[in-house]
Amino acid sequence: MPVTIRQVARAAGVSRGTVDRVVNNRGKVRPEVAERIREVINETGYTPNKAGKVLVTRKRPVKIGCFLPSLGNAFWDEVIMGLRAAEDELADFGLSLEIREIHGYVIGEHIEAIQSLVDENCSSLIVSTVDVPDVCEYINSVISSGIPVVTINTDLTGTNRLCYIGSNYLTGGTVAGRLLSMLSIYSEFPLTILTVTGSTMIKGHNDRIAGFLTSLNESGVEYRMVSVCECLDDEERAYDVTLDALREHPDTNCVYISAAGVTGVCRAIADSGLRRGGRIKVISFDNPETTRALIQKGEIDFTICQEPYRQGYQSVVSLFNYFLENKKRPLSDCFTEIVIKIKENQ
Amino acid sequence: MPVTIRQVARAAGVSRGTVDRVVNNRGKVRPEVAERIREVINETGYTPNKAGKVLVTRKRPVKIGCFLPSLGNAFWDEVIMGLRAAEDELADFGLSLEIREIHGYVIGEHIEAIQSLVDENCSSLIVSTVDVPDVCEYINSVISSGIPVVTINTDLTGTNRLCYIGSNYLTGGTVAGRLLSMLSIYSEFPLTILTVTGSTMIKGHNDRIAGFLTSLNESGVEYRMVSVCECLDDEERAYDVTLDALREHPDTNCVYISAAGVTGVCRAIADSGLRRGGRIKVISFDNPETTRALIQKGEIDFTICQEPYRQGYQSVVSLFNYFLENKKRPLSDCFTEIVIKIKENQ
DNA sequence: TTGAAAGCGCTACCAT
DNA sequence: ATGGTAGCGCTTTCAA
Repeated sequence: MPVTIRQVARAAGVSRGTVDRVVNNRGKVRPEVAERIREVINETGYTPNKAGKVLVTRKRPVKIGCFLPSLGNAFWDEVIMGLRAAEDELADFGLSLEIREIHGYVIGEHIEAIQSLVDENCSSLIVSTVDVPDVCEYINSVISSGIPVVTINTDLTGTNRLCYIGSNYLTGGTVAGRLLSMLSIYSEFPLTILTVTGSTMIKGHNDRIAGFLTSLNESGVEYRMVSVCECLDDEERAYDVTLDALREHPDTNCVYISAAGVTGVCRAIADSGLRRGGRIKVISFDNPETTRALIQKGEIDFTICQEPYRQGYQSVVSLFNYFLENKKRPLSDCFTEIVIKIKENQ
Repeated sequence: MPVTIRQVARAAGVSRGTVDRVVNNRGKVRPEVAERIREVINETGYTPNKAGKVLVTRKRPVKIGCFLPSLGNAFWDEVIMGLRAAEDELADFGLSLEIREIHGYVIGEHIEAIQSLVDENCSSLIVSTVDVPDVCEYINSVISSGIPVVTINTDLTGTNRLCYIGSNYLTGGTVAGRLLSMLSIYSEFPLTILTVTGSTMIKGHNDRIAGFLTSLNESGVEYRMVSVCECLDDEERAYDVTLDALREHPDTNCVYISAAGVTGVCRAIADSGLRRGGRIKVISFDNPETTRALIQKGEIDFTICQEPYRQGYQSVVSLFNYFLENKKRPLSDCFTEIVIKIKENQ
């Protein structure tokens, strides 16, 4: 039977209120009294019961704000499902979730949206935004003001965020490269690869390419990277750059898509008329409905995923527990698994 | 602001106690009064608050019993980590977990161990046991006595279990077959496959083989299955049967391990001296430490996993919520993902 | 600086 | 059959 605040109070010869002040560092306790209470707490191993806590703070529920650049990007659907599932599970324990979604990567808009969550008295934040100095500086100021922040899907380097929950992009690229080399081990021609990336400004995209190359080099498979084009995560642009590149390099037998624009790329491959019949291997990342359909049709060989549902679910649960445990246990980074999806395991 | 039992009572012109009786079907309420209360509940959308519930039932915490045939099988380590993580998270909300582990598959021992959990007043059970009539009948009698049961990892067909949380073995086999065929698409020799299974009595093992074959057939790759041997999940026996089979079929170029005994099989392959240098492909299931090491050494090409951690975590969380929500929302089966692991994404 | 008491939502118990 | 009340563990407020 776990020890309660009442037992601690009795043992220390004080009232529950005083113990509460010590436990939550509310001050106004004579040092020697505080010391005695702390001793009792250590001896008994007292930890405040979460259910009791939840009940009393019912009028000001723990409101977690969540910012995502998710509009117009189907990848985030599963993340949001995870967020909502956690909210659903914890609503009765005093959690409420405020999700702010925007389109694109205009820094000012990101900061503005995040600030609006702060203004609505969110007691903590879950954010996925661009890793640039302006944003990081802003985030650090938010953290300094007492609002803990968890980064999700994309980390913010050099901030004091509580933890990062998301994928290791470098490893994702490595897995893609290794699997490709396994698939090509008996192949007679050298791999001739076209890479379509989102932006060379985005670390995650670059990491995926770097890991991919490392892995190909290590495995000793013969390959040639004919071009790396940017599509800025735009389907139309993805179509155009892919088609141009394929016309310029008609010997291409593998297309590596390190970011969004997957549908555009696949359409371009089809329209190029090059080596149909499964000779052009296509590798992508993540698994929104559009990608899923392309895998089912055999237009993509495999896609590398990152547990988006768990990214959402986990971030909420972790942050909520962090609060309820008086911010005592620090949160550790959580790297979601690199999940290989083919037709059969979607 | 969610509606409380007090508000419902006031609106219906009765006391909280009466509302409680209606909500929890404790009887002793005049039908017309019950009807009026039910109306108010529907209008207001009242649901009992979980935190309040937890607090009052603190003296008789929800004790979940868990039975696993896990002794001596490293696969279960991660499942147990998941179970413990959930317990840790929910302990303050009144959850306690009683785990009973045994070695092997002697039916009487399974039933006895499960019964001991019932005897210790577990209010619900999580079990993984053998799917045979005797056990199913026993489980159904437990369920009839009011103790809900969740099956984990292995389902019990024809029981009234609340839900199954685990893998679809058939799909697992399908993924294995499909991936092998992708890997072998440029191969010059036909696949000559030796299958080492656990037991032809165990449905999961058979399903993995059936799915594997379906997949190979569909993909049109040329193959021959030279033999299917049983190792009864025993390393020594696995070594012996594999070595014998390889000697009898020295043209074998692929070994498919559908259950445990992985280490023994790999040792036999090495000792056979056949075609070393990566020519014998090895496919396994699950990813305990031993398998992990073999993948790192390149002795296994890939292994097909089933989210063991989540099997543990999810089963506890689901069952706990089921209780706290007055058993209202029925639980739906949860098929964990088929996760392909290669050297890079372990 | 400290204590006493009220109250969060719920259930259990006792009285009617 | 129904109502009233106490109490679960905690925080908050008011009084001392």
